[in-house]
Amino acid sequence: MNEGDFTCPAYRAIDLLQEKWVLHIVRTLLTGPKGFNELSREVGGCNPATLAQRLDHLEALGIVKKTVQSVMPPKTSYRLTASGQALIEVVEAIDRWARRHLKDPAPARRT
Amino acid sequence: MNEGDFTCPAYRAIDLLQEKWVLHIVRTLLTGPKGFNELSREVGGCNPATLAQRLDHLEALGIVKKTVQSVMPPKTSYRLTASGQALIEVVEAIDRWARRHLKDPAPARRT
DNA sequence: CCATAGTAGTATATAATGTCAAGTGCTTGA
DNA sequence: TCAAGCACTTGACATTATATACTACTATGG
Repeated sequence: MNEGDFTCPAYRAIDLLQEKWVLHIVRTLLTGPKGFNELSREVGGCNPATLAQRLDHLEALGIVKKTVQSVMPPKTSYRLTASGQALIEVVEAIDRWARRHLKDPAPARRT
Repeated sequence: MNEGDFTCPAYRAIDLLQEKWVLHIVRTLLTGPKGFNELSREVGGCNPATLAQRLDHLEALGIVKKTVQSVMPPKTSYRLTASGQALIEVVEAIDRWARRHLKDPAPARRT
């Protein structure tokens, strides 16, 4: 299947970060802890099934921490762990690159 | 469908970079120009159909430049443009993060 | 001369993945 | 009482990626 170099940390990191929505989720959580629907709205466009799966994955990797505040009127909180917070450097690098090189390859018309 | 903030450069950059194989391709091309099969081997695991599609996309975005050196004994060369080279900062940020936070959650040893 | 391997891809069928729409159980507010 | 919010789950459907084989051509070796 994939014969990529999994002994290389960067290779594995890329594999992780290129999963759909992961970077959007991390970027959104960098602004603070959020509940499920709140996160869903701010990420924009990710459906609950995918979001739940991604959050599970990120939690398993120790990037996100899930806290259940109350069970009955459901209240959950997703926050970044220290590892997750450290991704701010990646997000900022992307942001800097975007500002400089991604002028506006705009999709033909603006809404 | 996606209600993400496309007026935000970072949002668009993330959308772009999270496409499967894109970061792997860029990272590989940072080590110098490569031919199609050569790139395919070094990226590891990406099949030709996907690779061709990604390269088309990256070329359309001005991140990669394709040069056909000879037609008959086919020889092509893919290289990063200035914009593409600038992504080294993103790749290095990922690399730094990976070294610090992605110890070795590698489950599968090898085949 | 013919098989093998290398170049850059394309074709097609199938597997994996993501999305849509709706639904669950429960509470609060009107 | 009824709509709306919370945090998800489920199942059908669509999109996307994959494996595998193949095109067309050259160059090398037996």
